[in-house]
Amino acid sequence: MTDRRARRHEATRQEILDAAWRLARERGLTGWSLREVATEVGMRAPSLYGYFGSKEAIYDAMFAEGSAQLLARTDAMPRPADPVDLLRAVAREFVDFCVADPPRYQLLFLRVVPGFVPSPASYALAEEVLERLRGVLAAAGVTSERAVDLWTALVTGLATQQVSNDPDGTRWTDLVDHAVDMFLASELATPR
Amino acid sequence: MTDRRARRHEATRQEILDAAWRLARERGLTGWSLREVATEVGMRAPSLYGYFGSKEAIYDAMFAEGSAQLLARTDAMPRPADPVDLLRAVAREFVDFCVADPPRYQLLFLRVVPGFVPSPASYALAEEVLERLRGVLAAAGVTSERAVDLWTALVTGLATQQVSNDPDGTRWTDLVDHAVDMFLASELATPR
DNA sequence: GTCTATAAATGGATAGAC
DNA sequence: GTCTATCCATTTATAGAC
Repeated sequence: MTDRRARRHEATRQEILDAAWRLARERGLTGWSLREVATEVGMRAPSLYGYFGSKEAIYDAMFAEGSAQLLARTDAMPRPADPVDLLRAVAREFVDFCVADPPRYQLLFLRVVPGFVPSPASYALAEEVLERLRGVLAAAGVTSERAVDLWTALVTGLATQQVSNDPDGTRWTDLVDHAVDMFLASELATPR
Repeated sequence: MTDRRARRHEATRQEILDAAWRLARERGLTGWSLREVATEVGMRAPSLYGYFGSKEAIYDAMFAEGSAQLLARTDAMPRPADPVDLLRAVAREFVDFCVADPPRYQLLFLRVVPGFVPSPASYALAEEVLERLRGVLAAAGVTSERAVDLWTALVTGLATQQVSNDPDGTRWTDLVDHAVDMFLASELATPR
């Protein structure tokens, strides 16, 4: 039975995570402290330990939440019937997702927090994202592991450049459709 | 006149930079302190201020040094006569450069150190890298700004994936030639 | 040029009262 | 469940002696 106590606990946990995300967006993924998070939610630092066992545990929950958000966003997407159109849409969705929240992107896809390694449970969510991507690519006729790797390099590269070199513009996001065409022309030209 | 004093000063400066790089490689780009750098070179932390005005100044010198290394490496490269072979070689060189030193890659190409912005002088070196790349691409018949942007997305994407997801393997570096072929097939097919 | 001393703050984390 | 108090370490940086 999920009683009020448990629900309240969960709500506070979420408040803490939200505060951590907010600070990460303001000052960088690694630019915040437990003290600041606590202040943000109207607590003192030690109280956070009733909800998370360590700062790493907060990063881990953020990692899981970010992966879940990507999964949810992909699921909620309008899905064109044509597999190639779908692939194009998935690429746009992914890059937009990254650009919308740079620290989230850094946490999920760059290894940038010293010492942080996602827990198996959190990593499983990231694996699930990749699994679905494999399905979408396969539907469009792209099945080789090398092609999947090339795809991830391509879309993360567009996201990286956009976030790092033109955070407020669209210089690289504007290239997504063109990049997908390039990719498909190459990968579908030489099946087998 | 460059006397002994000035040369000695420069040598110590370099020792400090080397120590900072070493620590960055061991514990992550942001995972080291001035105290540790000082210990590494046999000093106490305050003495570093005779060589660098702040920790940011050390990051800035590292940024400049990293850019200079990439420039030097590109210059020292064997240069195939065929422009397309040259482009292929440049791509391999770039990805190898990134993979050889992940923190250096993160410092130069990802905005990952909270608050750090390279000085104009250091950034000019990074611009010079891009300028030379433009020349190499132009020689191969790739001139549009969009194509240059797509190129940087492609090679940084390969580097990002290699460094973040297979740091000790060659899963993405093995794709460099294939990626260049894909890029050229697309960009040279539709000139003008 | 390097040191000690110290500022002034901040870090993550724990013990134990309420 | 949240607090105060505190640990113990560490942070970047400056002042001033040697």
